[in-house]
Amino acid sequence: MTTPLRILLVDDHTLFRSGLKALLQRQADLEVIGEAADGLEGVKQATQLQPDIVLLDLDMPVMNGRDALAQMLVGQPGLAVLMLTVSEDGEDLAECMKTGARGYLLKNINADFLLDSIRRAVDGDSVLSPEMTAKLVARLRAPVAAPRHSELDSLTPRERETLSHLARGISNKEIARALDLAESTVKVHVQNILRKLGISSRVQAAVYAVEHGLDKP
Amino acid sequence: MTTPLRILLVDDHTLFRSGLKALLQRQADLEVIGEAADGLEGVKQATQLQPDIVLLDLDMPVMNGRDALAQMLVGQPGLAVLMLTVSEDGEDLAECMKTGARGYLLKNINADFLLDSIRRAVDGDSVLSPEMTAKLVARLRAPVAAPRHSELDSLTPRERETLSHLARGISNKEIARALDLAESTVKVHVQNILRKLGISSRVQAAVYAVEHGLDKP
DNA sequence: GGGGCAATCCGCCAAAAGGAGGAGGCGCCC
DNA sequence: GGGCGCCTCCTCCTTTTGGCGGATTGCCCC
Repeated sequence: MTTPLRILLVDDHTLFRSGLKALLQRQADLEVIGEAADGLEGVKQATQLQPDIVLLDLDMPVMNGRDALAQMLVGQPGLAVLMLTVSEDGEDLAECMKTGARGYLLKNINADFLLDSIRRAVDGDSVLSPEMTAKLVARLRAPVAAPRHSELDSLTPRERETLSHLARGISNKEIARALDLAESTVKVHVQNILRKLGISSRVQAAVYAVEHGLDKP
Repeated sequence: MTTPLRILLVDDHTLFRSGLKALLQRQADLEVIGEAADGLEGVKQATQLQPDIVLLDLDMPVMNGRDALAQMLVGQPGLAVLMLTVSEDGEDLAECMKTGARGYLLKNINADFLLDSIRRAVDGDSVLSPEMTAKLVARLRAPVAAPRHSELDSLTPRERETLSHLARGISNKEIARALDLAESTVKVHVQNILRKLGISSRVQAAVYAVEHGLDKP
């Protein structure tokens, strides 16, 4: 038999780590070689111990799991990292998987599923909690379905409308015609948009609009 | 106990259907209520029989599985459809899931996984063959796999470079500084870009650049 | 009933962009 | 060698933006 899989646990709940460790140690082919209680410590341990796989919580003090994940991967690009979290947020999921997590598991999974996932992840497979698959598919359907709260919120309805037209590349005069306004009013709106978005040209405003899906509303 | 789940099988391989049917009928909570050997027949059966779930092959004569899936869903938007195919193509996967398939399973899965998937799919979960999860994640990472041949090709290298800077929202003068050119030269490039792309303002050029991934090359 | 905010307009000004023309140099290909 | 495309730069001109200032109206909320 080959050497056991060397596992690093990163989670700020001591009891959870203890239980998990006991569970994993019962498997002949698994070995917990280290533990960390926050993201920063986790990154350090990952570098020193060179584990085969990391089980990583999201919500932690000092450094959260997302940042820790990114840090670990710059140091060890091929490292298998399984997110193990309570967050069912599709945003968290997408971020972690984009960053390069090998999997995203909810803490409500049963032991067999976890053990299976660990082995599969080390083999290179991507694994997801069943509940999260649908969320990933949803992202596929609307890749830029960014309902994030942004500076966009600070724009008034009229400003958003103006920006939307601006993004089509038309002049203030034409926007004025489209919105049935004086050109001077449009210029005021554009000024406010630039100020609120912290930018300095209508071109940047247009790019912003496109990137936030405001170009074809 | 509740009534069994009513299943429709759609696959052009008779033997495969027979075997699958035998397998499913062994389960007390499952019942195969219909079979079809091509997509068109499958859509017809789905309409008539109103099954709880459809197992649908991709590669079929007369009408392929993708089109059949779309057809079924216009008629019965909430219908659970599990793709059951040999295609490991990420494109097929993405298309089907975007269209609204409840899952995408490879035919190499074992019986337990299939049975479990059927029950989960009917419950509203999305299910994927383990191998396909990674492909879905890959799509998340690069939503626009840039298969473009476009007017972009008609731009000269210098024009593309200019456009790339333009898309950052900076002035001609600044572009000139960045490219170590006279502002007048930049203006010529911009003119050529507008003409070649068939547009009339730098804002439209910037939007075009962003939409074609030329903003951060 | 006053304060805040969105929305609408004005004017003025400097800077930037758009549009037209011409012109020289360079490399490539027939 | 001549033609062609690309890159470079120029002038002259009009239009558009960006960036001030200020003003009025209407609405909501406390």
